[in-house]
Amino acid sequence: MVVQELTDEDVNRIFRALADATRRDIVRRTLVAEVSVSQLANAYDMSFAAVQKHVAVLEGAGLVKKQPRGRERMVRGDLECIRQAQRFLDQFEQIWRSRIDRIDALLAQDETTPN
Amino acid sequence: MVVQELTDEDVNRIFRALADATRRDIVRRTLVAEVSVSQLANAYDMSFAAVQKHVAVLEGAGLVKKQPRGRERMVRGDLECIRQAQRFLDQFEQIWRSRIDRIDALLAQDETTPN
DNA sequence: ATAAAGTACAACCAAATGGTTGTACAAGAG
DNA sequence: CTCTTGTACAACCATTTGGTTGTACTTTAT
Repeated sequence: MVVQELTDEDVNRIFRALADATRRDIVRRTLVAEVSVSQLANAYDMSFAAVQKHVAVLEGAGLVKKQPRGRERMVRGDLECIRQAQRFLDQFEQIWRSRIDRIDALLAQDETTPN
Repeated sequence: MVVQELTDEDVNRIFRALADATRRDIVRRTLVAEVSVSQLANAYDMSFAAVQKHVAVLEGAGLVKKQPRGRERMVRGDLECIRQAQRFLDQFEQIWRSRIDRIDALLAQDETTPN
């Protein structure tokens, strides 16, 4: 398993890619099953090229993989990338928790050293 | 506790806000302790107004709350908003899992109805 | 062989983003 | 009261984003 450390730019790309409803929907669809770009294009009220660009953004972020099959490109969602995003958000939780721990430590200190 | 359902636009704003390294750093700092906007501004190599805008983006997404204290505005990170983002990403995990379940069901069916 | 389907890619455009400077004003310090 | 600090906000600018149309190329279908 590749547990590659994410650079700031990697994280930027992942969150930016997720900051669009169409792209999030593409991720959902392609997590359920492999879908070709043209199938995706049929699902939305925009040009093929626009959908193609959305897929490119997702692929650039690693949220989706594209694989040729005959003349079409099959797109599948990459759950591992989503999990990386989750782990990233977990860091915030940890940071917050460490603050609470420090506050607790202060309170404990107050109790052991009253006045 | 307000378990308000997030609209697409809400989710857009949250992820968009997280798609910038400076803003993520602001969230980290303000999760650790309340920090004034000018204190934040001193931490980065950009103008006060730029940092002010970043804080505004974070506030608009709900990732941060701003509260007046005298002449300064104290900023604190909102962990609950981050948890909402995490829960949102969890949906993808669930969707993916449901696909696996369906595949398992098909395999089970094949076993019970051979040929 | 020709037509149609699926894709890639470039050029273009409007709107949003991320930065700047400048001005104005409220709150605290001297 | 005056000066400084902290903030708000507008105007401006370059770049990015999210869409479009158009052209070209490969693969499949007829």
